[in-house]
Amino acid sequence: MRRVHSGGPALPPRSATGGTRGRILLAGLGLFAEHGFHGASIRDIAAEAAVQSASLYAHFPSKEAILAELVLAGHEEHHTRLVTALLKSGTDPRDRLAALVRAHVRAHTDYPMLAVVANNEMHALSPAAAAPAAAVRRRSEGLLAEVLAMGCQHGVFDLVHVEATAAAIGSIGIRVASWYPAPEIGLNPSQLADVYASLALRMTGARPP
Amino acid sequence: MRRVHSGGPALPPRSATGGTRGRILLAGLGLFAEHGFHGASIRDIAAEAAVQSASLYAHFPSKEAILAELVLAGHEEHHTRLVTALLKSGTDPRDRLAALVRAHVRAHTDYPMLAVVANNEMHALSPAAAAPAAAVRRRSEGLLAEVLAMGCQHGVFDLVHVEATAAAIGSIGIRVASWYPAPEIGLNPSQLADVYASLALRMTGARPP
DNA sequence: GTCTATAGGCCGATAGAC
DNA sequence: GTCTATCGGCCTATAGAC
Repeated sequence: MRRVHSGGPALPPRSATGGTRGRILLAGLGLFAEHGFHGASIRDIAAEAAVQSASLYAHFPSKEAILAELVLAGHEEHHTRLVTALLKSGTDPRDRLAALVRAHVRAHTDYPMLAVVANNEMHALSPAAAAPAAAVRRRSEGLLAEVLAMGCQHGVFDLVHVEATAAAIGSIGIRVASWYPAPEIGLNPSQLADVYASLALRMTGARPP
Repeated sequence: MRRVHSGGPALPPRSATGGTRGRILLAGLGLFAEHGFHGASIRDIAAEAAVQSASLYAHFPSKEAILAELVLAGHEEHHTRLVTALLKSGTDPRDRLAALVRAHVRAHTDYPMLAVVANNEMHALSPAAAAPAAAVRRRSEGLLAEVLAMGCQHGVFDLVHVEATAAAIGSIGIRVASWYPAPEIGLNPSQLADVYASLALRMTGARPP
């Protein structure tokens, strides 16, 4: 039962550092995504990165530090995409919500392994190691909450329940990393993002523009 | 970063066998939910069940067998609830979808640890050990697909995209196990199930009854 | 920065007494 | 069915040469 249906491990340009350090991060990403933090050993990562296990410690102080960097990178890439999408969108809450959901979905289709590690393996970090990513996550959740609040305030959204709707919209995107691409879905990432943006708008009871 | 926000580990009556074997299952459930399969050791489980680690092997042939039983129990409890909900509902696809989503959500609010283990730790099983649960999962997915197809056929649903909508409806429920109950959500399990049923109906573009 | 070698400990699982 | 004791192996991390 594979956890991610995509090809190989990939890091966004901002985090793809290259060199041995980059190979270690990519190896950790692939192995943590597939087997989980505790299911992948230092020796596994070293073998995948084509170095000896002792050499890892010239680049990271511990196995946990490799995971912490991946988890933070995943949260930051996601958050940056959300912010960029909002900056490019207009003032209509419907447009802003659609832009947010599209960016949310695309982060998960474009870097599914990073998303799986960031979401499913964060629990393996100590509270201190998880704190930076947790802070980014709270800011991302705040972006969605703000758009929903604005839409209610302006009377263009008719929410059944604010927090539950926010949780639902977040959930549909997060799960994308675990199932996309499905065999017969017949949607490329951009099309899936559009479909999910439509579903999110329907969930908000958005008035027709 | 806790993976489940609820209280202690709990098994549904059909799986709560009692005795030492039952204590081992409950201990495994709590520890696998919190730390993952590879993050919980045989000795951890034994200590939690108040036996010596060697005694586990009088009840299960391996650590993997403990996980396999939990994963199957989670899938079966979930599937049984879906089937029961459909049996109790009428023929209107809107009623059937609402019943299905309510049951889906309640399975995740009532046994969040079991749901987290079944969804997030199944990947640690060998294909052979995961097969029974995977078969149950496919049948559950089929129930949702059938209700959506029926709704389209009768013209009461107007789906943006069938498979993507099914994935989205499944996703909102699955994630519930990981965040519910949130601090300020202000919804009991039954109320959350109702809200999510409304959101699912909105996603389908259901005609008003 | 990469290597060989290894420390010190925990892992899953088994043997055999009771 | 539960225990004590232990096997053989893999774990993370470090020491020290180059």
